Amino acid sequence: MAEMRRDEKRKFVRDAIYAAAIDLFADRGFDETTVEEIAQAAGVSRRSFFRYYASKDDLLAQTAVSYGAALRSAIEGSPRELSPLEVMRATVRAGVEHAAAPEVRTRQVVEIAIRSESARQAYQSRSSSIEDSLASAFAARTKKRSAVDAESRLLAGVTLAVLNATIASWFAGEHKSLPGAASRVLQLLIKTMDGD
Amino acid sequence: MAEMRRDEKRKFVRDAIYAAAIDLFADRGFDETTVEEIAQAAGVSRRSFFRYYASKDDLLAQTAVSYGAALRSAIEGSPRELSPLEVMRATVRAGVEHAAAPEVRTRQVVEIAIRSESARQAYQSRSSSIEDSLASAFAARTKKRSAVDAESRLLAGVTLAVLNATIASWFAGEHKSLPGAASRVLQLLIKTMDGD
DNA sequence: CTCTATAATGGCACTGAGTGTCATATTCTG
DNA sequence: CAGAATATGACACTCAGTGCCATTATAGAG
Repeated sequence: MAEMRRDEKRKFVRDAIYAAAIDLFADRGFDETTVEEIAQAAGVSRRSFFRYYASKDDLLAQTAVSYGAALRSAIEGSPRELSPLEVMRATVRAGVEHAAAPEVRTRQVVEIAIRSESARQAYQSRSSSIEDSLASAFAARTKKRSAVDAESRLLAGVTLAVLNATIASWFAGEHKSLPGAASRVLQLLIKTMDGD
Repeated sequence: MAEMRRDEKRKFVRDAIYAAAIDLFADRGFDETTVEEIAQAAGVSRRSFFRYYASKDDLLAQTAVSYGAALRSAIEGSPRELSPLEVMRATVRAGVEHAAAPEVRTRQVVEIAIRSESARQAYQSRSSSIEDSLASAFAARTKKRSAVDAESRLLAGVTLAVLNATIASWFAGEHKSLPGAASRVLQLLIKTMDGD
């Protein structure tokens, strides 16, 4: 730790705080863990904790934010010629891949969110800004003047609804793999919007 | 106030606190308003405020909860023979009617939520439990054993996505009436899920 | 290598949210 | 009217979050 550049050390400490927090949350629960304890487990002062994360909630919110960033990239990276529905498919696929990455600790985070109401709220606290972000990404590739309108907002909302249902279904054990759950949910979506 | 039964007075005080809070939020902003001020404006002590609302956030959360209850009723009250898509339509219609009722103060609440990030979070803090509630209502009318599965979760999520897009579109001025915005968004949804 | 500007840290004090407790007052029930 | 149940206000406490300052460590110029 002594032979590190400033930015390296900063990332190192930030990751250490995050890891310590998730472990404590998973262990004794979100509400039962104080900032003081997280700071201590990560080897920093309580005051310094707030120099890395704006709040205790922010720890979980950041998890959601990186998830949202992955989704946004997928939308932006989609070939121009794809239809909105195809972009949605690609975005759902990207979301599932993100959630499946081990360093994301999806299972642990879902468990923390299920055990504590406030943890779930913390995780979802950025959901509207994430939705806004996806909506503007959809608008940017479809609309001429990139104006966020009802269609882009709808696409963003439905995409997130599909991913939520996918992860819930996977966590509930209805599917063993995330991609499998995703295909199933997408299939349900199209069927429902058809005749019936 | 002296000649009131217990439960009447309780409702009266609760409504007074709510009204005072929304006015203060709309006036000086959500974050700039303290519980002390709300309590004072409503004529109760700070301690008593917490006997009516669990938190400052709870004020806005309750707004969302009654909205969710209206949606749930619509799902439960739908005739058995309706297809999922038709139930969704009926639910969206009910949601729009709820939002249009004057005592709900939809415009004021949307403005408060737009001005303050924490206000928006407070309003949406119950969104996952509302979504759960709608999912179980969908499951109850469709499934044999009322088990919440991927399809009911998807229906709940898409219904809320449609309503979010509807209210945003209406607030942005794309439509003068809420029902008009709702039809448009539903039309977009079906078109998108078709070929393209 | 040294000196200096900059950034990171810890400690302290403060505001505000939220909770437990108790003594008092008001309302309901018989 | 008397006793039980409930509502209230006051006080004290924990914890989240923030501003401020003194100290230490690092980066980069000379």
